[in-house]
Amino acid sequence: VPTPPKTSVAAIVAAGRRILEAEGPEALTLQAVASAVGVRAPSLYKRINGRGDLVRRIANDAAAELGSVLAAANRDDPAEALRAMAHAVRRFALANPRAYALLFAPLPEDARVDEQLNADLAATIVRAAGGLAGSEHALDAGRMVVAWVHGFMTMELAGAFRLGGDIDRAFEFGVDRIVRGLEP
Amino acid sequence: VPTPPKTSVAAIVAAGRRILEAEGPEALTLQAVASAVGVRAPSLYKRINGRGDLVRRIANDAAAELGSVLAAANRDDPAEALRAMAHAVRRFALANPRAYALLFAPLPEDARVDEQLNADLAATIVRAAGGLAGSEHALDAGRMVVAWVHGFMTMELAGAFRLGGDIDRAFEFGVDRIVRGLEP
DNA sequence: ACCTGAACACCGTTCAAGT
DNA sequence: ACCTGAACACCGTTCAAGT
Repeated sequence: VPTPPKTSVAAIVAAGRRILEAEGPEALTLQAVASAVGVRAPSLYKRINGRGDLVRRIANDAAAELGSVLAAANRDDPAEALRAMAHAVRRFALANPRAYALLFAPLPEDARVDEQLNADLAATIVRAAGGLAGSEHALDAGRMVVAWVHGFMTMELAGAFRLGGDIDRAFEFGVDRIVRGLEP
Repeated sequence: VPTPPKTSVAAIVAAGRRILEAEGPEALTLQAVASAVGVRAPSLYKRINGRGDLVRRIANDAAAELGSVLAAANRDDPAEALRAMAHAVRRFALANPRAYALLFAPLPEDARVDEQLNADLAATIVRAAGGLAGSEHALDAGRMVVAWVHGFMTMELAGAFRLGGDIDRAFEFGVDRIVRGLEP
């Protein structure tokens, strides 16, 4: 006797992301997710391939969201585009710290962010960076910007800036000097 | 009847770090560590306060090592010092990827790197950065350098640079442009 | 003083049985 | 076709009992 589904992949991923953000990665258990969507843990295996697969899907979900945030921050002027995108990443990371931490995490293969999503995300930045530094340096320049923003956010989210000072201003300083360093 | 110890904190931490580096964080179980030092898992609790405490001690061990590596890379000329330290961090991270990933990880409180170790590590870099950018910008400049190096290494270790190109040259480019951006 | 086996709670995962 | 309880392997952790 066929039965109608009680839940869906989308509901599972949304519940997982909510739990991850609210209670941290240790609390992201299949039992917690199952209970949030109204089934028992074994039933989740009808839609996802275990915990690793769930984590990957959550990371993809966040990457897609960050992708549209970045696209919206794009500008005609390359320096303005880089500034706006840096701030957009920071805002996203502060609003979604646990999901953000998943984006470039050294996760097992089956938990990795989708290749295509990653490439799309990178392309927007590389184009702006190339506009500023010259197209022959587009890739290197894009990597420099992304590495700095990501490193800054990783450290800010981890509470690793422990020598006092104004973090907002440190970020502004960084944006200024990255742009300056990239100019030809 | 008193009995002589079969192991020590140092042996436990060393074994843990070896297992972490060789087999990854999931393989870093108390049973594996216990077996490596020749006791049973419950005996570890005589010397360490559980898994979280072990992870913290491994992170501290790596932080202390990175600290002396950085101190050895110091130079009189600030720009040369920053270049040498950036390369020293990269060499350390490539040689100790899993331990490096622990250094600024958003870990639970009890797994955090020792405050003092972190401060020592930061001070050397902040001094060199101040020498280059001017002492009024020392902290901001130090944070910019550390954020970039750490972000770059996080991404390199995670395999997040997936658009081809020469990673060594991307790192050199970054060092050059960071130094340029910091000059007054 | 240190070490151990046994036990407990809690995971992820599999699977036969139910509807 | 989907869901479930029961079971399994494997964790971290506690503790009474041994030497």
